[in-house]
Amino acid sequence: MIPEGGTLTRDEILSYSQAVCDGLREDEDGVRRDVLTHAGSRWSLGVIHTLGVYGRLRHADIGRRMHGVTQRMLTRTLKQLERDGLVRRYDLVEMPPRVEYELTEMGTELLIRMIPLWTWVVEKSAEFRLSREEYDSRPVEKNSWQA
Amino acid sequence: MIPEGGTLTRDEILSYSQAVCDGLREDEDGVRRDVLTHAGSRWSLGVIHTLGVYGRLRHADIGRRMHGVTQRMLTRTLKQLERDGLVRRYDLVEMPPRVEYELTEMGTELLIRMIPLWTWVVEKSAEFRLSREEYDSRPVEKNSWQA
DNA sequence: CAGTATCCTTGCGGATACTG
DNA sequence: CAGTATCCGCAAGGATACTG
Repeated sequence: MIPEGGTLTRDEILSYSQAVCDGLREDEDGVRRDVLTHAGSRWSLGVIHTLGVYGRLRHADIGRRMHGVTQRMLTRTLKQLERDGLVRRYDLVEMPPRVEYELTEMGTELLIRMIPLWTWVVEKSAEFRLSREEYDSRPVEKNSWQA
Repeated sequence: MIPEGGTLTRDEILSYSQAVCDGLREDEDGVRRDVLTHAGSRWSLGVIHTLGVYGRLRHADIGRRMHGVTQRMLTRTLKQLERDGLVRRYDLVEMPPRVEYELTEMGTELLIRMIPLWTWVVEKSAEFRLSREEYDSRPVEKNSWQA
């Protein structure tokens, strides 16, 4: 239903975008932002990506593949993703505990839709590339960036 | 170069996703998350969308089209987007001040790539739709959701 | 009109220690 | 192993008042 990225003229985008907007109610806007907020949270992308690549994994295995996550944040992230319907949790009731996670169909679909955006961001920011100093010298709050 | 959502088999996704991952350095992962974080911030989507639909707009006009933004947050958001290279700022030096904003080419491209994801989220969450109570009854932090 | 300056609350994310 | 409990710093976001 939606034409492919890059093949739209500006006018088509605008009218299409307008149509989408008109069709949205307020809480849908909230939903949209919610999901993107969650997707943008510190570890979600990594988890989704890892599960996408490796399939069903145990808690610790996910952690092992993601540099720098703490247990708490991993658990938190997984629970959030489960809440959002993107990840499914399997508790094989064993001792010592064994819990596995995998993407739901919805999670996989999200990953698919994410990849183009995602790749584009990396490509693009390589082009754009303000140096870190240059970037930081334009603080969002203070007025110095106009000087 | 990247096939659009829905046309990939699971295996293709996995291998592609893997390839993307392998090609990424650590700071690129940071960049990706940065952009998504910014895009996921409270007002960014609305601004990008509004500018996409209406074209060049004045500060106050953007605000008028977005329910609930405060001046501060709008300014902050615009400045952040400008920093990220998504929005261009025109200061016609007048009294009283007149400043206009529009999407850069990069901003427009982002919008294009956003729309499919975005539409999908809304469709999908309409299907999924845990009631708000049900959703909230599964707090991310506490253990109650297992009961 | 388009901002800036302050103050405040909330929640994210990290660190560390503990448990069934 | 897969969590939970607790404490802590920081930045996001909101409210309000002020300015060239």
